[in-house]
Amino acid sequence: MTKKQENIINAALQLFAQEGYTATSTNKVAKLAGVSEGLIFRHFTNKEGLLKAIIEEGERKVLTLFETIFKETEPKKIIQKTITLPFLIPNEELEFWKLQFKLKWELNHNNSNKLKPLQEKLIHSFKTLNYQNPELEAAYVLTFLEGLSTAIIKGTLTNRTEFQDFLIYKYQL
Amino acid sequence: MTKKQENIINAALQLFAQEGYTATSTNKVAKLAGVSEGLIFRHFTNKEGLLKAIIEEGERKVLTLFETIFKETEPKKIIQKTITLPFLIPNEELEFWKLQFKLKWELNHNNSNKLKPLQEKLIHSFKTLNYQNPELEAAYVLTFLEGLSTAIIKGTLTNRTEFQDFLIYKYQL
Amino acid sequence: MTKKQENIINAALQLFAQEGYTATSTNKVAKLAGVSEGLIFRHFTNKEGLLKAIIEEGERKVLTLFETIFKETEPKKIIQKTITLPFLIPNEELEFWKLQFKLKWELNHNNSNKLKPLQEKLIHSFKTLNYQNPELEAAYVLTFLEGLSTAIIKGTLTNRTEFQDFLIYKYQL
Amino acid sequence: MTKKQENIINAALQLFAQEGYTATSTNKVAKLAGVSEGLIFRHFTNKEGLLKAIIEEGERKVLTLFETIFKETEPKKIIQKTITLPFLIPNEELEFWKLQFKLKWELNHNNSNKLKPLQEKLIHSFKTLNYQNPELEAAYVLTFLEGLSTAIIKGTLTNRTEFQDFLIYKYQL
DNA sequence: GATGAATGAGTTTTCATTCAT
DNA sequence: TATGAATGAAAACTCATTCAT
Repeated sequence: MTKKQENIINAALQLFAQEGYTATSTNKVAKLAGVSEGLIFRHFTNKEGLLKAIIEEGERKVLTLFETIFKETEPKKIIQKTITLPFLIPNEELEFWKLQFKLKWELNHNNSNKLKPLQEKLIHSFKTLNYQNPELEAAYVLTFLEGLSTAIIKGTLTNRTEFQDFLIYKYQL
Repeated sequence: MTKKQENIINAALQLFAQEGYTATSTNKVAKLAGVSEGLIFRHFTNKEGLLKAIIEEGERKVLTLFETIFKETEPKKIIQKTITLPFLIPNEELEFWKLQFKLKWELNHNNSNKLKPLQEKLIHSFKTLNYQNPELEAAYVLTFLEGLSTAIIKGTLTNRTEFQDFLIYKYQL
Repeated sequence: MTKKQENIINAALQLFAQEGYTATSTNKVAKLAGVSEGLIFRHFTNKEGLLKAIIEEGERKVLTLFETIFKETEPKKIIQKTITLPFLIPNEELEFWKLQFKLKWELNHNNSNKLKPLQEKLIHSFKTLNYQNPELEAAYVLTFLEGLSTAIIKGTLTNRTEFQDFLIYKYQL
Repeated sequence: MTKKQENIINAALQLFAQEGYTATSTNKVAKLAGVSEGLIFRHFTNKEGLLKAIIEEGERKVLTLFETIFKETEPKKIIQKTITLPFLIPNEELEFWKLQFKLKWELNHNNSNKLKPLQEKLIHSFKTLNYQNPELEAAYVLTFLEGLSTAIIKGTLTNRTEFQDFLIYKYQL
C-alpha cells in the first residue's frame, strides 16, 4: 500500500461518509487525495472497488471493537460491555462508522452476519443467567445497540456521559 | 393531484426507497411512472422538489402514526404504545418509511424535531410515574425505538410477533 | 427519424468509414453532426447502437443492389451481372460500402450469410449451364467478387471502364 | 532482440490481429506478453512504433512468400503459382496475415507498392503468352488473388483442397 | 397538461505515455 | 534491462433540466 493509495482511501472514506457513496464523484476523491483521477482506477479498478477496499479495511476495525466482548467470559459483563460498546468508538473513527451505517442503507447489502457471533454470545449469556427468553433478550439488546450506535454516530445524543452512566446502572442486572 | 402526478410520486417513492435519492435518475422515475421526463419538472420544478413533495406527503403519515400516542393520557400506555409503534406500520407503508430512514443518512437533514413532541410526552409520562431520571428514561425509549424501527423497516426481525409480545410483557411497568 | 438523428447517422457513417469505428470518438461524430454528444446516446443507447443502426440502415442498400440479380432468370446474365456488380455502386454510396468492408475486418462478425442467396443463385445457374463443378464455379465467382469489390471501394482500380469491358467480354460464356 | 521483446511482438501481433490496432490497449499487450507496460515504450517508443516493428518484421515474410514466384521464369508457372499463393500460407502465419489485411483497412496506408513487382511479373508473363490484354489479365489475376487471400485468411473457404485443385485445373492455360 | 427532442455539464472509466527506482 | 506507480487527456456515457410543440 503506497502513500497515495492510503490518501485515496482516506479521502474516499471521508467523502463517502460525509456525502454518501453515490453523491461523491471520483473526481472529488482524487482532488482531496491529491492524486490524478486515473490512479483511483489503477489501484481499485472501479469506484465500487474503492468502496470495497474501504469496507474490507474496516472489517478489521469491527473485529477490534468486538474483541473486548469476545474475550469476556462473565455473562453480566458481556451484556454490559455490549450495551456500552458504541461509547468506545474513538472520535477519529466516528467518520468510518458513519460511512458504515450510511452504506447499510445506501447499498442493499445487509451485513447482519457481522453481528451473528455477538448475538450467539449474548444468547449464551442470558441462558447462563437463567433468563426465560434468552433469544428475545439478546434480540432486545441488539436492537437497542442499533439505536444507540445510530445516536452516537449521528451525534444526536446530547448528554453522552450521563446516558452512559444511566445505562451501566440500568444494566447492572 | 392528477393521476400522472400520483404515478410520479409513487414511482419516485419506490425508487428512492430502493436505490436512494441520488442514485435514482429522473429518467428512471419517468419510465416507471409511465410519463415523460419533462412532466416531472412541470409538476415538481426540480428533482429536489419531487423529493420534498414525497416527504411532505409523508409527514401526514407520521402524524397519523403518532396520533394514537398523543391522544393517550395514561403514562404507562403512552410508553407501551411508543415502544410498539413500529409494529403498527402497515405493509404498504414500509417502503415510505424505508425512504424516510434512508434520507436521514443520505441527506444531512436532522429530523430530531419530528420526535420532539414524542420526547416531551415521554418525559412527562416518566415524571408522572415518579421515575428518577425522566429525561434519560425517555432518551432510552427513543433510542430503542430507533433500533426497533430500523429492524422492522429492514425486515431484519425474524420473530416479529414473539418479539412484540415480549416487549409488551417487558414494558408492563 | 428526426433531422438530427439523420445527421448523426450520416456523420457517423462518414467518420466510421474514414477512420474506422474504434478510432472514431462519439465526440467527433457529435461535432460533425452538429448535435450534442448526449443526443447520440439518447437515440442509439450506445456507440455500438449507433453502429448497428448504420448497419441495419445499410442492409437495405445491399438488398437493393442484389435485386437486379435476383430478378434475373437467365443463367449467363446472372453470372455476368454478379461479376460486374461492384461497378453499379453509385459514388455517393462508396463511403457506406467502405464502412461495410472495414467492419468485416474490424468487428469479428462474419456476414457471410448475406451472400448466401447469391451463392445459391450462382450454383443453380452453373448447374443449368451444365458445368462440371457448379459449387466450385460459384465459389470462384464469389471469391473474385470479393477482390473486385475491394479494389473498387478502395479506388485501387486505375482503369475502371476498360476492366469492366474486359470482364464482360471474358464472361460472355 | 531479447525474449521479452519477442513476447511483446507476439502478444501485439495476436491482439492487433484479433481486435484491431486501435482497439488494443498497450495494457492488454503488456499483460499478454507478461511484461510491464513501460517496457513496451522503452523498446518501441510508441504504440505506433510497436506496430511498425511488427509490420517490418513481417515484410520479410511477404518477400519469402513471393520469392518462389520471382524465381520462376516460365510464364504459365508464374501465373499458376500466383493464383495458388494464399494456399501456401502456413497456419502459424495466418494471424500475421490477418493483421496485415486488417491494417489495410484500419490505417489508410496503401500497400499497392508491395504488389507492384508481382504485377510487373504477371504482365510480362501474359505478354510472353501473347495475350491480347496483358495488363488487364494481370489486374484480373491480382483482383482474384485479393479475394482468395481474404477468404483463406478469414477461413471462409469451406472446401480448401478441392478449390485449390479446381484452380490449378482452371489455370492450366 | 403532456410529450419527447435536445442540451451541457458532469461522471466514470480508459489509455498512451512518463519517470523514479 | 525492467518495473510499476503515476499522470493528463480523452473516451464513453449519464443526468438534471429546458423548450418547442
